[in-house]
Amino acid sequence: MIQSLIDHISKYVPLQPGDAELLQQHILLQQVAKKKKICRPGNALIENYFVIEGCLRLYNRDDDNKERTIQFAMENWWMFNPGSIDPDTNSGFYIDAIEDTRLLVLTRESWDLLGARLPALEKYFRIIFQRAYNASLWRINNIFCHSGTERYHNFVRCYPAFVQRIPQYMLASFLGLTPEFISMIRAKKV
Amino acid sequence: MIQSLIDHISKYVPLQPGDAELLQQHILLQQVAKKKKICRPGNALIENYFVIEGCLRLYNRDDDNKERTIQFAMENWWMFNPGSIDPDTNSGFYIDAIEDTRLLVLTRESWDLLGARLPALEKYFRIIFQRAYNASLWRINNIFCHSGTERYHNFVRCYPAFVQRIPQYMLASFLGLTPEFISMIRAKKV
DNA sequence: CGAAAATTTGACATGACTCAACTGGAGTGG
DNA sequence: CCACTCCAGTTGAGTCATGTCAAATTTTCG
Repeated sequence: MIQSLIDHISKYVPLQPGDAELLQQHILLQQVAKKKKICRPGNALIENYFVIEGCLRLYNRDDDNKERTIQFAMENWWMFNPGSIDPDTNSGFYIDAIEDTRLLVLTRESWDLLGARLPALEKYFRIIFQRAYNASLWRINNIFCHSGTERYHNFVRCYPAFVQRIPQYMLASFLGLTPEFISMIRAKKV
Repeated sequence: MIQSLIDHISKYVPLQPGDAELLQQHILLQQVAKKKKICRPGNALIENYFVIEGCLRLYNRDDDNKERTIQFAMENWWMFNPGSIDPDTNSGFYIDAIEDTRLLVLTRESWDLLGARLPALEKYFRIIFQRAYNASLWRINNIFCHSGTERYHNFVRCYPAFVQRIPQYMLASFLGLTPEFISMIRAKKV
């Protein structure tokens, strides 16, 4: 239901009557099965996703071809694909579904169109990106100020519900650790 | 000169005649001497800074009271203060000048006022924050995919000019390393 | 010129990784 | 519905990248 998104937007900016319909016309509901990828590096098309139900993850692969999870998105979170650093290379990220997921798709074209017709939406996304940026600065701070063991315990304390839903090995790479090491932490040997 | 900012904005969104004057009325030019702090944790007032000339850094202190540099801003970069996670605590960041710096100050009030009168500005900041957020995701990716030695060499390769301007110990904490270790890398012992 | 700050050097310590083997559970096909 | 496979998680031994601490040296700046 697009209503979750309308509610989310309304928390940050006022919407006019008719805006909801406009949004509805340009945003697609999509169903993604667990483990299915919805985009991969080099994808020319940049889309953004709003999770209605389920869970997405953003990741890529290091030199050793191991997956590195960069971000999760659960219900009522946006997942933005940062795309490539260098448009010429095939650099970029994968996004896949950790669970069966229902999401809203905002394509680049719809984005441009909606932004032009609905100035409040620019403000909404300005706020969303500002918060996301702030959060990522805090996250970087957290990475450098705390040991792996501390980061794991903090995560468990702050997001106990997530820990249930996310496989250990994904959480490990999200925290910059190995699955083996998390295993050790949980066994209280650290 | 506010002209640098006007030029920067114009790269992303079209400005109307008169907009420049409006901006000028609500944005302050400020001079900050090297090593002077312009804000610190718990500062109620949130301002944002556009660097005309010089260099700013955003940092805070870890449990051991050591400085951890989170971000730099050079000419034509915005420095945004992420503020506190929890408004009740005194958590938050310091910003100071690495060099004598001339900057433009955009206060919270001016921001609100300008955003309302100048919709193009919301779009401009949406784009700026989006890019900043994307960059920070790449940075997190970089932290986890590469060793400290690699991160140092990459930084030197990508931003040789910055390395001249930034003291080693600040670069060290920006890269999540100790000054001693960078010293060792430079001595080619690693 | 002198004091304080930044950088370097080296000895030593350790958090987290690697690799390999083992265990358990979930999905799948016959 | 069982047996098999495969993937996730665990355990342990050994290793290494990077940190810590302390002292020496160089640079900065009043």
